[in-house]
Amino acid sequence: MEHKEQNECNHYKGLDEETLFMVSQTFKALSDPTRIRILHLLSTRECSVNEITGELSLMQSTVSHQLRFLKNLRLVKFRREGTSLYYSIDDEHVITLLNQMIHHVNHD
Amino acid sequence: MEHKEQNECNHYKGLDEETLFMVSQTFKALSDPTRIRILHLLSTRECSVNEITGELSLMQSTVSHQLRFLKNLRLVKFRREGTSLYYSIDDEHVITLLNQMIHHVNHD
DNA sequence: ATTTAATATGAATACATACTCATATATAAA
DNA sequence: TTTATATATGAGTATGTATTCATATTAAAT
Repeated sequence: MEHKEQNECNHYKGLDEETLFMVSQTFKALSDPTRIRILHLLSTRECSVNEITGELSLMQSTVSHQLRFLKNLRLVKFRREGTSLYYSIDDEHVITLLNQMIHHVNHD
Repeated sequence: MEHKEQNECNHYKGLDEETLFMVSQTFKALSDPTRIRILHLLSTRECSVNEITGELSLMQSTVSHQLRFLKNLRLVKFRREGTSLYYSIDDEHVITLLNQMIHHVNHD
């Protein structure tokens, strides 16, 4: 009970390749100020591309490129309404992680 | 109670510059496979640079460079023991976020 | 004082990425 | 069908970053 020789062979089991890739990709999505601003805005309400562009003072092209990035990772989704595309959050869990990080850097 | 005209002027209040910077920087630390592997290893036990290098099959120089990155963000700390430097986690909250993300990408 | 072992650092390089511009696509209205 | 509006996309560019190599620093041991 008090000695651990029986469990000596105790080498570290790393993360598998696929997990490592998805984790790093998803954190990468959260590592850019522009994408953070877009996600944070969408976490308050659904927005069209134009609304995001206006609210955050970004180029329309920049917003479209970043939304494609976020859509590929299934972090956001969209619906069409006339000629406008309304984007919204598609992964609430990741938004929770973002909010936890925002809270973390502001306190402690 | 049922109409909201009184609170019409409802524009979105974005994140301040400093928060945005720290959040993006911290997520950036978590967005690289090598740094994730190092942090994940350190979350299981304190390690010297040599141990990290051996366990993860990385170049010593690579490990040192990444540890400096993580140390600047105060994600890890170290203590000296002879000529070895033992690194360990200095921000358990960020490790919690990392573990949540690992769990997230493996399930849902 | 030399030597050895552990770690850190600077420079060079190869690669990734964010933005902008110009243009294409798509839907709706006239 | 033409026009207008909204969004997407490809190319170009500038900047950032991860790794490696060579070398410097540091502490311990002889």
